[in-house]
Amino acid sequence: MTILRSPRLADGSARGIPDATVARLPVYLRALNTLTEQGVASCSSIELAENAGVNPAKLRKDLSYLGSYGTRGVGYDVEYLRYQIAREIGQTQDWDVVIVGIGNLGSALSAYQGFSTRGIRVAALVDADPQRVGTEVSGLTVTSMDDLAAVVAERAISIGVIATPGTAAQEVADRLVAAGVTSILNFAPALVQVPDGVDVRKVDLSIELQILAYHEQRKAGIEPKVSGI
Amino acid sequence: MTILRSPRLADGSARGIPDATVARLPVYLRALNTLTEQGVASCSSIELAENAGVNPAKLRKDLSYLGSYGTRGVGYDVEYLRYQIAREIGQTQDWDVVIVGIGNLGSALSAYQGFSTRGIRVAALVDADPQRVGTEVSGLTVTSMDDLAAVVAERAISIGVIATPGTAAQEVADRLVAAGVTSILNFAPALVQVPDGVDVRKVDLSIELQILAYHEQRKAGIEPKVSGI
DNA sequence: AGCTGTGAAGGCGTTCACAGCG
DNA sequence: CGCTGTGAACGCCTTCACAGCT
Repeated sequence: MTILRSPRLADGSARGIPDATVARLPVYLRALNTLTEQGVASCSSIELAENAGVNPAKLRKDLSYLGSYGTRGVGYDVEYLRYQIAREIGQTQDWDVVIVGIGNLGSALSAYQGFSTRGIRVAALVDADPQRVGTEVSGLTVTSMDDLAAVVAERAISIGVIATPGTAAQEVADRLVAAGVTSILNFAPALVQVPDGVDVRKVDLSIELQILAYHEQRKAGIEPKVSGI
Repeated sequence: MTILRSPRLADGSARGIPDATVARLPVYLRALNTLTEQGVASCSSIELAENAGVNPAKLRKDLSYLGSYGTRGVGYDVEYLRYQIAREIGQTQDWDVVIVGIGNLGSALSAYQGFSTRGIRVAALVDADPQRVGTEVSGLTVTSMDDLAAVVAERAISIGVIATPGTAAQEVADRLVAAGVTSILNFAPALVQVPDGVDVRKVDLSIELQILAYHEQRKAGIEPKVSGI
């Protein structure tokens, strides 16, 4: 969302990867890790695509935005490709994130096992409720909202996660941005407005289920044939 | 994902709404609820689009797939439009869902406040761990994996949520499908294979943060100007 | 011979701009 | 006159099909 365009610059360097491709690179990374665990050292685009759940042509096109890391007639070296993708998406370093709103969801996120192996480190937990401040969650002490800016500055955090109720989301987003955060993952069921230069991604748990419910309704409604005539 | 194509049939009935539109209908519903709370009875596509965070033209095109529920020169009746969208996405009834995997994330989901007002009812909690079976979480007693089929049948559940570790995801998906579930929301960091006719949506917490990290890296790399001469 | 990397084609989704109606 | 509803243009993404290496 936002961000420049231009897949492939004149000088040939692969800057400006399409959004759709960026969203799949972590999937490929996971598939490569799976192959490594299985002791596979080399694979074709077909094998890798199967593991990632995508079309092989799409996989090759995606990888072509990064460069030519395969060998024609052979395939891809699993470890080499894994490193190249990891480098491209910035996973050679760990990214510190701050979670704001340590209710059920915030607590679950702070304990989520999947982050550490994906270059994400939950570095700070923040909550507005004085009752929660000072308590320990997943080995971290919950900090007050008043100390948000200090925490963000101290640990040079650039990514914030909003796990508050919807009503607090905009206020939290404003304070995150004021503190210097430039990327936000928003779990709150509310739209947040941010200045240019700040990225927001939204995960809405209800909406995902509502979309499934729509398809369920359609499946159920095929025999009745209500429409027509 | 999957599902037929064909926005607008020959007989004029608005069957076959594009996926992209379906994904936004719940957003519009939420925006309409917000307007109702503010005492707004009627609104233009511009106002509603602002509340939903989309382009007004896109909003009107989306709504046009449902029918003509606005008044030219005036706008939309908030309550009327709300009802029409709710009916279209099947939110006039409540949908029972079963959550499998009652760890931190599953527990958080079972307690999530946002579901009930969006036509989603968490009807059953299932876990494979004998230690967890029988315990009470968010007012529900955790059921054994062995009783999954019985629970699904008894409550006529068609939507399942996977909140297990990645290693268990495929096994859980298989058993959900065998039990009669035809829509799955998968939070596990793993690809699950399902037969035709079953819908799967995937929410990957790590991947969302990895995408943000990629953009952060790019922002950070703008001054250094590594590429180009 | 085999598989990658990629131009070209096709399909969706978004946005524009205005006809049509209240 | 104003705002909806929508054909048409545009652009992004996907998929095909094959040229190009190994």
